Formats: sequence, C-alpha cells, structure tokens
Amino acid sequence: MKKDTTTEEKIKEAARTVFLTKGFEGCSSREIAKAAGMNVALVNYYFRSKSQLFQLIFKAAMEDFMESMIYVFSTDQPLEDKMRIFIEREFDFLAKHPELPNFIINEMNREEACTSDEHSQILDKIAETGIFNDCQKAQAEGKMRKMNLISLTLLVMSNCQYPTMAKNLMQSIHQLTKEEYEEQLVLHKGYVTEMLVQYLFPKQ
Amino acid sequence: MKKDTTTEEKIKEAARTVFLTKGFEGCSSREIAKAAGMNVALVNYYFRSKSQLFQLIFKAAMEDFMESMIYVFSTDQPLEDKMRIFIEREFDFLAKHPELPNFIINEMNREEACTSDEHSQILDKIAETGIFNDCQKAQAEGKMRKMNLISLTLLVMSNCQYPTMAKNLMQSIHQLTKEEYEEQLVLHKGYVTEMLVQYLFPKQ
DNA sequence: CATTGTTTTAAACACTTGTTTAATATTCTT
DNA sequence: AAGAATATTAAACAAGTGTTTAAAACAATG
Repeated sequence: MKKDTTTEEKIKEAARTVFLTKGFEGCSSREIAKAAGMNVALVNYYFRSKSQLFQLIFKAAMEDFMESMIYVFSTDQPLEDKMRIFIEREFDFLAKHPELPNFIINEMNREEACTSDEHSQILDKIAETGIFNDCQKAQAEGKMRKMNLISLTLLVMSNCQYPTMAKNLMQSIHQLTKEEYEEQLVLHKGYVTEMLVQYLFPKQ
Repeated sequence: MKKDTTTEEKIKEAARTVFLTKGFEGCSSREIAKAAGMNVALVNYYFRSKSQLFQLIFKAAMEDFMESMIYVFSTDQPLEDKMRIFIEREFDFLAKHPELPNFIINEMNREEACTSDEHSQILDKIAETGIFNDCQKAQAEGKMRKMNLISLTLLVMSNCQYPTMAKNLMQSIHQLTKEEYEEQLVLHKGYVTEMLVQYLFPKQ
C-alpha cells in the first residue's frame, strides 16, 4: 500500500522549494535528494533526470502563477471592481509565493528553457474567462482607456510583481528590515490600485 | 609596453558579458576564459578567484544601473519634466542593457550575495542630486502626490524595468517576435509616462 | 648577452556534478 | 510462506568544477 505522502511526492515537494529558491543551475540533484531525505539515485529513479523533474516543477509553477488571475476574471462584476480585486489578490498571492515571478522570468531566460509554444495556451485560458472581451467592450464604450492587451497586462504585472521581485534590492537600498518592507508593500498596494484604476478607467 | 587592450581588460569584458547573460552560477571560469580567448589560469592570475572577479563585475554593473538616473535628476528642470525625461532615458538605457535589471535582482537574491551595507550609498548618490528634496518640496506645495520615497521609486522602477525583465515571458505568452516586442515597448513607454505623470502630478 | 621580473601555458589537484549499476531491502501477489 | 515486482541503497562512472603549481615564454634592465 502507498504511504500517505509517497516518496515520489516528497521528492517533488523538495524539488519545488529548492528549484524555486535557487533555480535550476543553482542547485544539484544531491541537494534536492537531501532536502527530501532521500538517496540521490531515487530522484532519477522516479523522474529519470534533473531536467525532467525541473520541467515538471516549472510547469506546475507556471500554472500556480496564472491561477489567481483566472478566478477573479471569471466572476460577474464591473470591470473596475475586477481590477481592484485582482490587484488585492495578486499582492496577497505574491506575499505567499514571493519566489514565483523571479523563478519563472529567470528560467524563461535560460537557453535550454521550455519551448515557447506551450505558454501561449496561458493566454487562451485567460481569454476563456471573457476578460479580454469585456475590456474591448468597455474600450469601445469609452469606459476604459484604449490600449492593446500587451500593454494592459504589462501595466498590471509590472506594478504587482516588480515590488516582490525587487524585495532584496529595495531592502538593501532603503535599509529596511523584512518586516518594514512587507508593511511598505501593503501601503504600495493602495497606490498601485489607485493609479491603475484612475488611468485605465478615467472619469468624466 | 602594454597592449592597447590588456589581457586583464579582455578577461573583464568577457566576464561581464558572460556573467550578465548567464549569472554567477550559470557559467564556469573556463567559459569566461574561453570567451576572452585566454587560459583558465589567467583568470585567477589576474583576479584571484571567480568570486572576486564576479564582485568586480557586479559592482560595476550596479553603478551602470544607477548612472542614468543620476544625470537627469541633476538637471535644472521642473519635476514633471524630469520625470518624463527620466522614463524616456530609462527605456532607452534598458534597450541597450536589457540584462542588467534581471542580473542585479537575481544576484541580490543569492545567499552569498554582497552585503547590503554597500548598496545604501546608492541612495546617498541619488540624494546628492537634490531630487528627493525637490519631491518633498513639491509634495508640501501640493504639486505632487504625497508618498514616501520607497513607493515613489517602486512605482517608477516597476514600470520601467519590468517590461524589459519579462521580455521572454511576454513574447512567449503573446506570441511575439523580438522586433514586435521592441515596438511594443516604445508604445508602452508612452502609457507609462502618461500614467505616472498623471498620478504623481495630479492637475486641479 | 645574461639576468631579472612578468606573463602565459599545460597539467594536475581535490571535489562536485548528473547519471548508472548492481546489490539489497521492502512490498505485493498467489 | 515463496516468488515476483517494486523500492531503496551504496558505490561507481566519466565529465566538469574552481584553484594551484611548476615550468615555459616573454619583456625589460643591467
């Protein structure tokens, strides 16, 4: 009978934390095995190679990365409210998974990174929520600033993700403790929300 | 007599390009030597160790990273114009050095990264331009939205740097060629300028 | 030219890397 | 309980890692 958490899953969990904090090149198979309390050979026994294990983790991370967006977009609310809730949730999510954006962006920059074909389906999933249609409709009605999808996502992602990504840099520059910066993030979330909503949904 | 570009400099140049594109962990001493057309031993002959060479490169990169800001801030112009010019220059600079922000943020996240003490002087250098005083004055006069320095820098850096950092991710998601994304960046620069100026310097 | 000091090289060092192997332990099936 | 299938281990593999060494090539100085 299989244990409650199988060896395979233990390795996968350990691999996730190690890969996400150190990156593919920044860690060794033995480090992952050690973190899982397992023998090195077991890593390859279950996942054939470090690369294959990594691709598994990366794919899952990418889905986590996108999941929180999808939910909000699917709800039935005014666009402006959706934006507010999305930012709120995104900051919350990133507070819990602060390594995710750096991890994904870095590994996308590696040469051996996964082919680009797979990631276009992300957009499809988001499109399924109807958010993009809503935006186009709002733009046609003059309720939303006219802007293509790329810039729209860029504006939102920039302001939500960068503050988490640059945590150590900002702490170092401004001489802040971990706690002080986390407080700052809460404050910043307010500015970001206000700024984006004002700019994307101009009044009068 | 010393050659026009000494061996030492050749290695330093090669190290810069290799480190910036692949990161400290992503490359080997031999790779750097090869890129410089030199023997491995020479790297350590001139720089003692991979780590010491890296710290040299990192420090220089950090200064490049900050340089473009300083200049604009030192000029004698209205704050709003400074902001516009800064964003313009920052996008230009990042188009020429797209690896810089990712490099710095990543290496800051490594455990063995340089101590945080050194980086606080960055803020001092920026402070010397008087930009922060100008901001406080403008805020006191009601010409600029009240906001602490951290959020102010975060807003600007987020919107300038993230679009470059997430280049591969965005290209992949939106199925864009390198050239298409670069065009998009020019367009996006306009949105960012408009949004930040409107939000930071509200009219009426 | 001989003798310095400096620069460059090939080779070696000990160690870590990803991966495989062959033996052992454990679990499952009958 | 016996045998087959699966899971786990320690050990080994070749290749690559950062770094050092000792000898060679070079340049400068007397």
